[in-house]
Amino acid sequence: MTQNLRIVSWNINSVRLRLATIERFLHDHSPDILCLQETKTMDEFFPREAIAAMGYPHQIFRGIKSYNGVAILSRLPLEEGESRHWYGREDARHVAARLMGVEIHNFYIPAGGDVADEESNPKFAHKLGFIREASDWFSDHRSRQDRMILVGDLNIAPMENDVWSHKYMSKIVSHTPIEIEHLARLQASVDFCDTMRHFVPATQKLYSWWSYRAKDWAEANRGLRLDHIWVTPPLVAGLQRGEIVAAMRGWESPSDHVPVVVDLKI
DNA sequence: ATGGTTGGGGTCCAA
Repeated sequence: MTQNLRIVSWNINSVRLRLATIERFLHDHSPDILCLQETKTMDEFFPREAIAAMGYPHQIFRGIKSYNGVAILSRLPLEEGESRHWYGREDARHVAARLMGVEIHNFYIPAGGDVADEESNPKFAHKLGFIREASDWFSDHRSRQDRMILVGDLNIAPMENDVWSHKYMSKIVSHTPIEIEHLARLQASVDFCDTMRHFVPATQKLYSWWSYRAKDWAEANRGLRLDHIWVTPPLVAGLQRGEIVAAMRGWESPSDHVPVVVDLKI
């Protein structure tokens, strides 16, 4: 028996500030599963009841004060998945869930600071070390035959047309060759398919984030595709549709990231 | 040319 599933990855940049935005998005798109990053609140302050009232009573979340925080919010019952701390830090960057034989991993990979050097920049070392550990974990504990979905703000735009300027961005954290190599290693660990690129040719520009610092985000259009939904090989044949809801960057008081939406049969 | 803005928590850090 197959079931249609609509899953979303969205860096919300404060779940409490953007409850009305979340409600509007859920009303417009009706996902089955909403995965959030940068919820920026401790678990005791997570707006569980407000989100349950929107039709998403099944929730698994991890938060700390001020920074990071991830959540998996669902219409359908979830079981807790296998999660752990990465790079020796309990900083709420990963949460996992299981439903209907599929394991869902929601990641918020460290941004990595400004300098693309592991020696001088501890934040960059954290980013690459986090990805290496996660790659090894999937290689050692999971296989390409497992039914898994990995989503999140991975803070890396891997392909030339995932950035507004490949040449300029190749020196900037988020699109440097070493980060792209690390992300490729994570992707290859269980042969994850990059679902948006399954639907959209590599020749076409595709962004999910635009800086707050631009005077006019749409006019400048200096975007990056930092947010991803990956699936393992057994789920590829069921992929139906993918969308990055770019127009939401123009909503009032937006996150700097927009949702990535994928429909698949599981 | 190294700006610019946003969010959380508290008078700065991270993105």
